[in-house]
Amino acid sequence: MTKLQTIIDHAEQSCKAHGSKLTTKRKQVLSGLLQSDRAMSAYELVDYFKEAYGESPPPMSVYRILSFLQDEQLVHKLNLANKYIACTHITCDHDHGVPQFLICGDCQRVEEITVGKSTINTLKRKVEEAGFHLASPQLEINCLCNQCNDKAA
Amino acid sequence: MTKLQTIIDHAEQSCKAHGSKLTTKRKQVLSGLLQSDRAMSAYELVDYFKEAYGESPPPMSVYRILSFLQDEQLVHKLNLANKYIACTHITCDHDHGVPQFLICGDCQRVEEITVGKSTINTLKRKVEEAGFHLASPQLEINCLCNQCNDKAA
DNA sequence: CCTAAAAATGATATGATATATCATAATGTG
DNA sequence: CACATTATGATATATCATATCATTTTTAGG
Repeated sequence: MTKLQTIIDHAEQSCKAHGSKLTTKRKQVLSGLLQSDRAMSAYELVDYFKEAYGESPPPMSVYRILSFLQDEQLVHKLNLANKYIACTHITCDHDHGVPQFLICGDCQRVEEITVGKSTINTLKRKVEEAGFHLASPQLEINCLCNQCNDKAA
Repeated sequence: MTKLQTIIDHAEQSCKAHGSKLTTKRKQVLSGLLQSDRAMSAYELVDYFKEAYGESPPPMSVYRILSFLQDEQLVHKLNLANKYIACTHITCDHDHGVPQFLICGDCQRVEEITVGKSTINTLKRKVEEAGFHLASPQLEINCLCNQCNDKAA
């Protein structure tokens, strides 16, 4: 069984545990994101569908499926890029801290880093003091990757 | 002279120092953002124009002006909300650390907090290690304000 | 001053992202 | 099987943004 299949199976079990179903279409969208090395827009996923399965679902369906996958915490939306990625924690089981996303503002490449809990807690405390709640400790950080940075110089 | 006028004058001097001009239209857009208590979209600024001055510039003009104001560091785009705010540092001269934006994902209200340099430096170091450069230490943090949080509960 | 270049703005078209709404198909349950 | 629920399709439209060319305004040089 491929690694991809293992992840999909795992995701399916997770859905079942929540009383929801990972349908074929939903698996296909999740697969697309898992196989991609970068974040994808909803419309890129429509194109992926056409290439991979020879059918073009209406964008609305893809948005609905993405929304479902986000509810199931299988997919994360990168608001800075208006793109979507498979949640990394579904690819490995051990706890590895809270991921932060570095998004290159130029080429849109996404990297993940993990920063210490103390840093996140400091941030969180400040946020609470201001009368807000962190929606997610997964920060999206607007960056330039070294490659694009060098090109700009 | 009103506080608003003082800020506009200050901004105008700042532009002059860079060899650029804060034209009437640009002043009007900046005023709109300064007078607003929340972030505004480009199209909201078009509406503001109609209300305040009885004319509707094409959205393209507003985008161009926003782009100019961003280059002059007078305006900041909140990518999380696809909206624009006047840079706070133009309203006061003293150094007050690096601002972070808390954006309520529900009502879109924006608050600013300042976190310590050490926290930011930790983050920055992690980012460099991953081969990226922080485009701006002004994080946009996806939150819920207490009001919306209570409503959801 | 007048004119040519440069800068700013207007006008139009279109692309990209996203949601609302109603219709149809698939699935589960008594 | 019949009905309710869930999932997906189809269509229209809202929202955010940029490309491109035309026109107006400003600025310098003669």
